[in-house]
Amino acid sequence: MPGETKERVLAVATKLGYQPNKIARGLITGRTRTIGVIAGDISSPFYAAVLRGISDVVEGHGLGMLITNSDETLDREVAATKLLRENQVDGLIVSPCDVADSPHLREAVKAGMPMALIDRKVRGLLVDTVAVENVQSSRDAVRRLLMAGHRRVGIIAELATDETRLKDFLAAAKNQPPEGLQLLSTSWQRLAGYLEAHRAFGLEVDPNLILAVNGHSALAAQNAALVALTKNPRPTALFCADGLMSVGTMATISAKGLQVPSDLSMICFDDLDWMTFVGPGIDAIAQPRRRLGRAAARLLLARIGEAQGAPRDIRLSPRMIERGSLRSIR
Amino acid sequence: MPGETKERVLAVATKLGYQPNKIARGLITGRTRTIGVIAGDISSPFYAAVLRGISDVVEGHGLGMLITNSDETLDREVAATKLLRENQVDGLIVSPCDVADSPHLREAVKAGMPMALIDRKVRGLLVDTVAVENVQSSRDAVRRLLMAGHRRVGIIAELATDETRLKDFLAAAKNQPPEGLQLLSTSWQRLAGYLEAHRAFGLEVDPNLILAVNGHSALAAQNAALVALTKNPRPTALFCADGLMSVGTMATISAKGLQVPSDLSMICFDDLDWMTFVGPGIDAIAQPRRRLGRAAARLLLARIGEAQGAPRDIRLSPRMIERGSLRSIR
DNA sequence: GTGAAAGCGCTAACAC
DNA sequence: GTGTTAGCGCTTTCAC
Repeated sequence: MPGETKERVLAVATKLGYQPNKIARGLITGRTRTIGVIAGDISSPFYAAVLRGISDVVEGHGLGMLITNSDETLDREVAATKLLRENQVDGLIVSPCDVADSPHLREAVKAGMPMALIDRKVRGLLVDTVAVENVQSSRDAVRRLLMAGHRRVGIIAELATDETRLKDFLAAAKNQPPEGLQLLSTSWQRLAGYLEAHRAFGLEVDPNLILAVNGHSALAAQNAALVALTKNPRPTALFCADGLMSVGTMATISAKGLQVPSDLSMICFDDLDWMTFVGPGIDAIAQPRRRLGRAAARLLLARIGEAQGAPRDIRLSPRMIERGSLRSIR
Repeated sequence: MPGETKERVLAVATKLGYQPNKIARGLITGRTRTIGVIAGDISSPFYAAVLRGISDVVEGHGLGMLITNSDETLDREVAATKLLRENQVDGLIVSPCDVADSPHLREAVKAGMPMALIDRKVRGLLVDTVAVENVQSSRDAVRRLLMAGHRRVGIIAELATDETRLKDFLAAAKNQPPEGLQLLSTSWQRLAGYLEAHRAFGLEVDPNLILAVNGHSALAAQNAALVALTKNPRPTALFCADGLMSVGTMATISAKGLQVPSDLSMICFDDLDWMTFVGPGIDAIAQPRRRLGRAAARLLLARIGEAQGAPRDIRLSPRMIERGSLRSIR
């Protein structure tokens, strides 16, 4: 009567609504199928989007995600590291609050904890690090506008510093991507993406359509947008290099009685992680922050060795009934 | 030689960077000191803020937080419930995707899982539920403006439906809070808060300053704000009933060449969970979403019985050395 | 295939 | 106090 026992066990299991205990499994396998994340502040648009990216791939693999906030303070980051290690997470994604040498992280790595860093490197920590792909994401965004047929695309970007620098930059970028992009501030990187998209289409860039806002405020952006929209011929689309630029630009668009997307298209590289798009023929969004999170998670899982895949079902035994362990919640 | 053994154990423990294994502890105590959260989408401003509130109190108690996204779909909510139960979380905070009878949640509760619901009740589930305190939060916000000395405070709110309803509502709210507020849509609840604040100060409300936008769009709000700002005398402060209203209002303010807070004060009940404040003498923010998360977490922890407090330190024994179990990561 | 036994790192209960 | 023991629910190994 071999099959009979099996059925009896199965019957009891389903009747009791049995759910396997991953905690117990983790004790013996040494893997919890849970990763830990130390974010600065979940409620900030940046981290919210990054976390979503992480959770996309983590949940996709059937793993869990333990999240903590550091509020960008070292104390809380140390406490979070401790909490997560005690919880035996299989890996750690950290958005470090400081680039200085961090003993708590170094020690975790030394102890064999797989780790990926977000947005910042930490001195002396040789682990995978991901940061926003400003150039590529901007290039993708502007490419969408060009593919939709736009030929006069304005860019509203901070681009602090003097006129000459902009001229030099445009000259340097005329035929190939300028060097040392990683060292530039974000708005310059995003301008580089804008230029690259045009180059890929074999299009000349009209310098008049490159609006250096010179100041990181919505009001300054508003003025820049006003200048852009009075050019002749008027740009048919705008690319805003960040969320604040976009707010100011929208104000101008409204004030002029224009409507997006009927009168002009607009794409914004924004902190909410929507390439707030807009315009006919433009159907996708880039989500650079979310992609950043996904990249970090993928790197981490690769290092953890997710190749092993999902664990197999647990093997039920008659003794589990005798010992009354077929229950999920105690 | 009793003390000697203890020291030897302690020495080995610190040398190896020993960290207790909460997973093993959880196996025997039956409590993991981790709660599970099922959010709709972490990256939305609403959930991001709510989650931060939850994490505030959860981390404050030294617990962990396992987060999942349901994307407001039943399938994913069911899967998330399963994942979290398998991980033996001590409690569940769910933002249910559907008010319809949900067997997976009902079953979890039946199995003894402590649960708190966010923003929506589920039919047949008798568990604590928290929702945004629209009336109270708006009242607080407007009170701040009144306390700062403002006597002409405009409100920009959707308030869909006809003129008569607004008149009736104002009449009904003249001397006491109108009844059945819970059944009203959010913008009406926020108007009620606005009125309550005025009542508490013994101030008459000028109906001219109540702008019913009639349409949930930034453009409609922009027009309403234009009307508000041309009233004579001009309002010295504005209360925007939601984030979109605020975007439209800001556009008008910019277009008129006004500046916040030098020319007028403004508070916005916004989705980013900042009562975006603004103006001299106004120094605090209300954070209704974050407070919602905190409330949910506190209710849940009370139900879990966090009164028991943090567990004591683990007791180290010589056998742990013999068996080589004094290590944190394997 | 099916059953039994050992043991993951800890706690609780009981010895001394 | 300090030391030992059993056992939480599972996986692994080995026996049948």
